[in-house]
Amino acid sequence: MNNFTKIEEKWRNYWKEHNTFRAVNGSEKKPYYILVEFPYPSGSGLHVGHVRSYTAQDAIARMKRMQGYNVLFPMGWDAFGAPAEQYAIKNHIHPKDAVRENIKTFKGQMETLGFSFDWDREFSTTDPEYYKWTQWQFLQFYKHNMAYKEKVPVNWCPNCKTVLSNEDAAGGVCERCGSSVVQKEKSQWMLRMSDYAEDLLTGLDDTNFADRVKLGQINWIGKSTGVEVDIEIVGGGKFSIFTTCIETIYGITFFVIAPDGKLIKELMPRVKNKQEVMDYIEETKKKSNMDRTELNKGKTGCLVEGITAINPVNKKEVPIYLGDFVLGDYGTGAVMAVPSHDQRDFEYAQVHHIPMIQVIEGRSTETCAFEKQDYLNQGCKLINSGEFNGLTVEEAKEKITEKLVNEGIGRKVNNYKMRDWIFSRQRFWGEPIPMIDCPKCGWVPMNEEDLPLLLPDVAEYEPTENGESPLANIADWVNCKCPKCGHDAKRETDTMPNWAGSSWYFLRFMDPHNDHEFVSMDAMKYWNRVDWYNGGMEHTARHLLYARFWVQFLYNIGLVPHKEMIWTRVSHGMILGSNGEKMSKSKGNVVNPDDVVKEYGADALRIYEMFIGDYQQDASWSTDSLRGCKRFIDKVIRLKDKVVSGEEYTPSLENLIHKTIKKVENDLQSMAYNTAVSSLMILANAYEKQNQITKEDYHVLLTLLNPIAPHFTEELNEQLGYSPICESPWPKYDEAKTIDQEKEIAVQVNGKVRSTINIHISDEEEIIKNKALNDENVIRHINGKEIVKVIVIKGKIVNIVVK
RNA sequence: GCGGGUAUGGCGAAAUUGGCAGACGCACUAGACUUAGGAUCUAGCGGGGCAACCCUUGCAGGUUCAACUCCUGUUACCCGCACCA
Repeated sequence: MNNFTKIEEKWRNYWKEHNTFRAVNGSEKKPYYILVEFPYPSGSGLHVGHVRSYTAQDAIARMKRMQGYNVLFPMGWDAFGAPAEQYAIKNHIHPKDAVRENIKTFKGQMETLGFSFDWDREFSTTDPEYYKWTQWQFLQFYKHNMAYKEKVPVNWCPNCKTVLSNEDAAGGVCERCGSSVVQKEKSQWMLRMSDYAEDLLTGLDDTNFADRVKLGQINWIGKSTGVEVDIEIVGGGKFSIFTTCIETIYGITFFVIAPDGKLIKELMPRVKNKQEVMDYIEETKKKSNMDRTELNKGKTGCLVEGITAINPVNKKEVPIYLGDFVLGDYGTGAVMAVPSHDQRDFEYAQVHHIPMIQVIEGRSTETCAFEKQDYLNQGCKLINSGEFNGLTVEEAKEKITEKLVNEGIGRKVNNYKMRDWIFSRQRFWGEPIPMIDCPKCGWVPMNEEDLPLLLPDVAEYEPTENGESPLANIADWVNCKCPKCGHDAKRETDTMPNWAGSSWYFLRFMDPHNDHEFVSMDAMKYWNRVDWYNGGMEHTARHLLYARFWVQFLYNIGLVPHKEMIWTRVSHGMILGSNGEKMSKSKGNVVNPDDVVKEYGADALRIYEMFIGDYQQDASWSTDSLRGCKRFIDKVIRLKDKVVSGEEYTPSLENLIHKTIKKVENDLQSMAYNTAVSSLMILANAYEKQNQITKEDYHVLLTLLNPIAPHFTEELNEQLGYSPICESPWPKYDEAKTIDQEKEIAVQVNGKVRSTINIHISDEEEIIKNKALNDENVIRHINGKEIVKVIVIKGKIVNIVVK
């Protein structure tokens, strides 16, 4: 056994025995809540990428504790999901057993790495004591009319036999198995997330998320502002279109409606070319099965014969087309087409030989379509637009909208790309949705006191052929009584998506053992909110949006104290393999943290991952660099031989020590972990040059390094006779002592460095100037030239401008 | 197509936010101590030049006494969204 292995174990035991990292609800100390995304405990164990973010947050947690905060730094398990289910099906065991094993592995690895989690608050989303409350919250959504069941075309993976969210089916490919996704109509539980689009947007102002995180949220919500206009159909009836470019309305030469929308179904009896239209609708359904990118090339569609509509501004009769570039579930499912000023409309018009009318001055039809955005800025004027001719685009936007609104056929509206959340999964290993289908009463929610609705304890189940959840085959479980009328009824067999449990786990950590509330209001008021949430870039869009939606809903029904419960969100870069590619078994570039700990120790791995580079940037693994960090540890250990008694800093080191305290403190707070480590290396190098250092010199180095490398620093600190660092205060720096009394600054002539001079902090500008002008090298460069200007930036630089 | 990010020695990266570019570490070279070195120590380490100096932060301009940093344009790579009206 390595020496460091024993030492690391010793201190882990110490922390455990002394409950060093226990967070106390209601403590007098100031609360500080640091959160890392709880992992999905996969079979392959902890990834070195986990180690990066956990160490980063651990370092902050440890420093904050020393600074006197009551730190909540919890850990748990997001353990529902497909891999555990697949594994269980294959091995004929219950997924909870597979999960239990994996959690054990993960927890063991985390403990070995010395993360200061408060394990008393640990839970898994799969614990009935936890998912009881996930189910309870679903019932609140239902009771507030935020959950509904609807037949929707959904992404269907024929291989996994399950419905996928848009997010999981990105690019028309199943995220899990990679087979191509097809469209299928299915009755699904939905959450009315689109009602919250605006709130999710404005709520960002109450957060301190990193800009790129905010942008991710904004893009996902996808707001666009425009006008909805009612369009009369010749011979009766009407429909609406949505446009963000109302100023081009005089340029309409056709309308396009979605083949998958409701409108075409309504119009069907009046359609003359029924067969052609039906064929196109069918074709569209099949199309979404195929690779999308291939389809994006041509603008397909067909004329809807026998039906025309009226352009509301000039009363022109205009044909209606079907086109799959119009989506049934966005906007109104119908668009006005202005081929002269919109690229898609232009392409469609070309394919179907439809005329174009130019309504914005100064552009040929073709170019304008591709330069839609710039005409706004260039003050282009309208033409061919009746009473609006001569107005700028901006003016026309306003006036035309006003006219339509006044006539009662136009409305200013916002549209959002974000849709309602499809909340059903046809899977076994998820939270059962606590709803009962009664032949008399319809859908009836379970009584809250009957929760949790447990998953059945069976190890044998298969997905059904028709895509129902495996639960549908378990008659004992499905058949029940209606809670309202007592009639025989059936349970909902769909389960919740993975995102459900992770949408509120950070609240539960505030009060994890509460068995009569999901979290007490007192606990939430004490902890206030998550001060600092760290996770992967891949979760900054979806997971964060779901979690914020969930919290906003809870806020609106009075169950949480703030509309936003997460203050700062940061995302770390990935750890890539040494070849610069994502680590994967197939590429053979996976680094197992256990191996590294065994050979170099947890402290070396932790220092290395903090030193590896910009925290928010991806970084490639390098074992050579890791060795360098191990060497740094050895160097710090050797420094102990230089220690002599003394409760003061060595005077010649004092300045550097104060600077280093300031630097490490600021760097940890701003995620500049790499420079925190390097400043400690600089300090250690300075110590090494001394013949001797005081106990206090050494003590402060160990303390500053402790948040990143907690084990060996505690050991050396103990050998020195100090009480444990984890129970000691964070060192204080004296601002005055961080300032250099003497400094070497550069002297430039015409912007080029020609020499350096030594100045004292008290030197006045005149003195510095004279020192510079009298410098030998400087004289050589200014000799015989006229001095135009001398710029003295105190403490930084002198620049002499000569002609 | 839209949005975001990145670009600095052989490599990972720093740069007090406009003030000596390359801190710190890795790799490498030479030397010391060694039976030995994946240990330690000393020195060197962007390019050119004997030197004085010159060139150098993807590329091209601009602002400034001074630009890795600000502005304009441009290229390459990475990531997200993608027919969103």
